Amino acid sequence: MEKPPEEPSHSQDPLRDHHTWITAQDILREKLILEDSFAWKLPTTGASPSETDSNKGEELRYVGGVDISFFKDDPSQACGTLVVLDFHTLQVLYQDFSLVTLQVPYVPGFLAFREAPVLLQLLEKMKRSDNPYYPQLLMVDGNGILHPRGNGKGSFGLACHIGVEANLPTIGIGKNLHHVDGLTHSSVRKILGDEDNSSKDVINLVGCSGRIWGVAMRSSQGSIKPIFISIGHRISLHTAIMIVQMTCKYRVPEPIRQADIRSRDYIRKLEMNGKVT
DNA sequence: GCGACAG
DNA sequence: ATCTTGTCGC
Repeated sequence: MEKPPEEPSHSQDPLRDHHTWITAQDILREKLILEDSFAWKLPTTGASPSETDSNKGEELRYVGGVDISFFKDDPSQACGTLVVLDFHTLQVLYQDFSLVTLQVPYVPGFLAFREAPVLLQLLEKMKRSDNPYYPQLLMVDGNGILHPRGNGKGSFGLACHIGVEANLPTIGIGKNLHHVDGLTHSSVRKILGDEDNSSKDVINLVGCSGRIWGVAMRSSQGSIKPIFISIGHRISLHTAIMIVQMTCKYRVPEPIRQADIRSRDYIRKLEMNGKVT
């Protein structure tokens, strides 16, 4: 019997892909939760020597971070990376890598269809093996609801996508601004420089429509350039901000930074052995 | 209509 | 994302 060639998750027709992707985002978005929805709690911040702290739910301890790096010569060859850090010590407890050939191109607004599969696979592998370090929260290199879609309708970035599919609380961390709802580099620079905000390190990203898409954060003292934080899934913006602040040794929060560094190293080592380019 | 546009 | 050296400073 003759089988037609396996249907790739992408067609040869960019227009067809685009439509498929929009539909997929619309369906997934119905499951999106925009508020705190998790069993753990943040460590008690107060100096209260209360002894009733330990009798309720567990605290946040395992924070994951994901990122993808590419081979310099072939942009379709990539390494997906998942790390898990101890929330208190910020030490890496777990790391895993997966080399893949990406068949889907990068299209602004549809990053998830290129990067999410590898990252979800890494999470799935960890969960299947009942790894005790399976993250209670995941930070994603990319945006959450800070994401363009028509006239304020949608908003479903990579962090939302992964959060819903993995059913995990996620936070989106952008190192560059994705233009949305009138927010541009210049407009944000203007807001940041505003006299009222010049002393603050967390600024709401309010679009033309009045909607708050996330925040721009000057996460470390030595950096003028902010990071852009938006909620992914099952977390509130307020909680997301606190967690990011608590995990920032440098501009980029440690879970993302470690995933980024180790992902690059992994590829670098491969390029050293393999070929003499 | 043209340009802008996470990684 | 990636191509890239030195350099100014704690």
